[in-house]
Amino acid sequence: MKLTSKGRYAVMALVDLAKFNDINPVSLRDISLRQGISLDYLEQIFSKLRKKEIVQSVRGTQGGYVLNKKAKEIKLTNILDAVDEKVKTVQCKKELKKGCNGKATKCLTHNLWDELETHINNFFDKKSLEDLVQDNIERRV
Amino acid sequence: MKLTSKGRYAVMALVDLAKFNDINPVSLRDISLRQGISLDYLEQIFSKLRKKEIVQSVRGTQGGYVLNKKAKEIKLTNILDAVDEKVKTVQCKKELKKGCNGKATKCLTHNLWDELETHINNFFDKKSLEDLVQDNIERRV
DNA sequence: ATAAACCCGACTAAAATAGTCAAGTATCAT
DNA sequence: ATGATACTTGACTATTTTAGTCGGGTTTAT
Ligand code: FES
Ligand code: FES
Repeated sequence: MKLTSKGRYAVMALVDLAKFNDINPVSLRDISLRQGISLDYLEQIFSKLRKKEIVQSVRGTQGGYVLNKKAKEIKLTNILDAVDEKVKTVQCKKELKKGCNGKATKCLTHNLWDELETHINNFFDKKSLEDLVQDNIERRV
Repeated sequence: MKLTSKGRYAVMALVDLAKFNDINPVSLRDISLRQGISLDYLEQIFSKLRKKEIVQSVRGTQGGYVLNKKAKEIKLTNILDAVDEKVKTVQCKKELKKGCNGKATKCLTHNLWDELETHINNFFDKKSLEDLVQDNIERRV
């Protein structure tokens, strides 16, 4: 079970963005330099974040990205969903009655993975971008 | 974030095994048939489980595998560790002071992923094989 | 003896990941 | 106006991981 860089970068970049958000649009170039993430990769990531209305873009010189909602309203869930990093513990289609390997019934452990998924999503639903920025400021002091 | 089939299979197979454990050694062929998992793949998985002393093997005809500890004492953590499915939320070396991308300091989100890892491991530490077998019997009734 | 089972290592196809690259378009500062 | 800055889009690619397969063993009950 691992978290991919795409998801980690998305959150990292948004925390960075959120810190400067009130002043000016933040360019990906700046985030790239500060966080050490490839600019081209960041562009892919922000394209997804924009489509899911988590950020807004400002084109042209002095442009960049700004948050599209209040940091408090952006949950980890929203960010990870946007970049296709949803938690996935089973491979069977949930809505279908079929099991893992095309069997007629759900397998012995289906229920367990469902519980796990809920457990992890609870964590993601609770944490907002605001929390993360806050944590960060506190730690610095 | 996803769980791989290897991890899912390992747990599935052990739940199956645990149900028959008291009577006779259970052959992988049987597990393979009942659970619809490739026999060759199961062999790889059980080789790891044996090395981590979660199961014991009985060779020869009528052989198979038996649990090496009580079902109550085998936690999900132990199973997933054995098959190299540990939770991994960061890519930076934890013990080192260095950050994600070789930076001198830990990144903005390091602490968050640490929390997440703990959160998930709590779940894995709590659930024992016995719990899973029990859940299963209850559901059948 | 022979068949059932475990044991071991090497191999591989397919998918996912973590990017790179090229060619745009919009907008601001001067 | 014109350049520079920055977003936009889509295609491409190397590497790694996953989910197996395959071929040959060795052990042991019957
Ligand atoms: S995990 Fe859903 S049927 Fe196995
Ligand atoms: S996750 Fe550890 S430094 Fe980024």
